[in-house]
Amino acid sequence: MTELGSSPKRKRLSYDDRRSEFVQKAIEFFAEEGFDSSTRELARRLGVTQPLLYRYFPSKDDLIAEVYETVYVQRWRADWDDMISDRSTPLRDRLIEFYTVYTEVVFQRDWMRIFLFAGLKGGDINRRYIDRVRRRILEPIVREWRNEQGIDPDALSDQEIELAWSVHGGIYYFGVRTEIYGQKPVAGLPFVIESSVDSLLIGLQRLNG
Amino acid sequence: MTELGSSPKRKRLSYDDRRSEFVQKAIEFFAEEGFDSSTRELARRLGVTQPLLYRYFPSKDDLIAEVYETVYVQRWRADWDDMISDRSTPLRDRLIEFYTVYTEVVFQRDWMRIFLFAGLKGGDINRRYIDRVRRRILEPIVREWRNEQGIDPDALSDQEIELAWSVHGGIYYFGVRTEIYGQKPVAGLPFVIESSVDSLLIGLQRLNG
DNA sequence: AATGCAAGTTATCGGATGATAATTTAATGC
DNA sequence: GCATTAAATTATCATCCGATAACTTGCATT
Repeated sequence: MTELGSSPKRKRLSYDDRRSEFVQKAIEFFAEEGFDSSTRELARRLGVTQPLLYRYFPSKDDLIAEVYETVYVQRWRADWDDMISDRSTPLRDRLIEFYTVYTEVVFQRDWMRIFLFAGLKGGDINRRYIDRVRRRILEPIVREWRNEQGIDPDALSDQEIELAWSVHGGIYYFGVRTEIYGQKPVAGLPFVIESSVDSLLIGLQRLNG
Repeated sequence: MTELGSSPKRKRLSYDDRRSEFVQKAIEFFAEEGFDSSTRELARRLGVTQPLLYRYFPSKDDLIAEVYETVYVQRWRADWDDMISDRSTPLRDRLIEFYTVYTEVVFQRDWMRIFLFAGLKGGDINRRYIDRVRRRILEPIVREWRNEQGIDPDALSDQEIELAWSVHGGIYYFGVRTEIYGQKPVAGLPFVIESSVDSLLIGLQRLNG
């Protein structure tokens, strides 16, 4: 059943179209079945033969590397930085807005599962992503708060960052519970985001009290 | 390094000793290499031949089931319930003490990695564990707080539980970052626990203000 | 010392997997 | 309409995997 039954005529796609189709389906496939799943099964779901994959990717690991690249680099939104640093609105509103759109990207089953699979596989993808979160999200947040308080934005402390990590982790774990473990949320995401943001702002205040 | 070439004399252990040795090593092995790793490699690390495993476990899945059982049932401490509910000490102290000993158990590389592998595999182990955390940890915590406030302990709300989940998740994610992703903590675990507990108590106060 | 039995090994089967080489087939340019 | 070229398939290899059966060996009992 190469062609999914209906059309016996094989489609011949251009190199680029085929390639991006492969990567896209590979994301869904590996997210659901894990990176140890076979290239044969992936090919079957694509409606093509398995050796064809090797005309587009030198090896399975190369395909996996492209999956990482596509998910984690491509889905990171450049305007997140601006949302956090836009001083025309109160910081609390900015943070609520940011985590609302951030979780729209991150709380996707494929994003989260691939992130977990990658973490267990032991490469540096997760380490690099976590570094990026700290530098592009958490440190800017703390800096914005310090600026709003009228204290030196660049004098942020380790404890302030760790506090931001706790709050960020609390929000993230909500996504893990609902998307990965299938737990029905007892209260909605908006409540979690709002109370987490408030918790962060209060915590920062207490640290600098 | 039980045999590994040097000593040609095979050790002959009793059934029970051998069995628990297999389970123990299987925990380390699967935690590090994942459940898709081969029984041959596990046997090699045990210094025995692969078919011997099948004289102790009917199938690989049965061995894996025993790994789950050993890690998640055996390592759950019965006195955790008492620690949370011991009204002879202030709730804040109780919670700090509880999360100190709880994280000593949970923040182990093998515990966390097996938990993540299991979650991605799709069984109900994680769902059951999460249910247990809610019923045996989070709900008791909120009930203790309500009792301390002189309000009906059993009238706890969804928002209170979700708040407790956020704090719990924040602490848990600290363990994931340090144990799984190898991130050096910027501030220590005691700080994270204390500020998280304070954050929870303040959050509950705000919800009932 | 001989015996019984379980602990442990050797040999092997059927199937799956990543990857390669050779072959076929559809689209494009002339 | 025909040749060219690249897309796609068929066939295949070496290896690995879970599992089973048959054989061997160490230890306790007598």
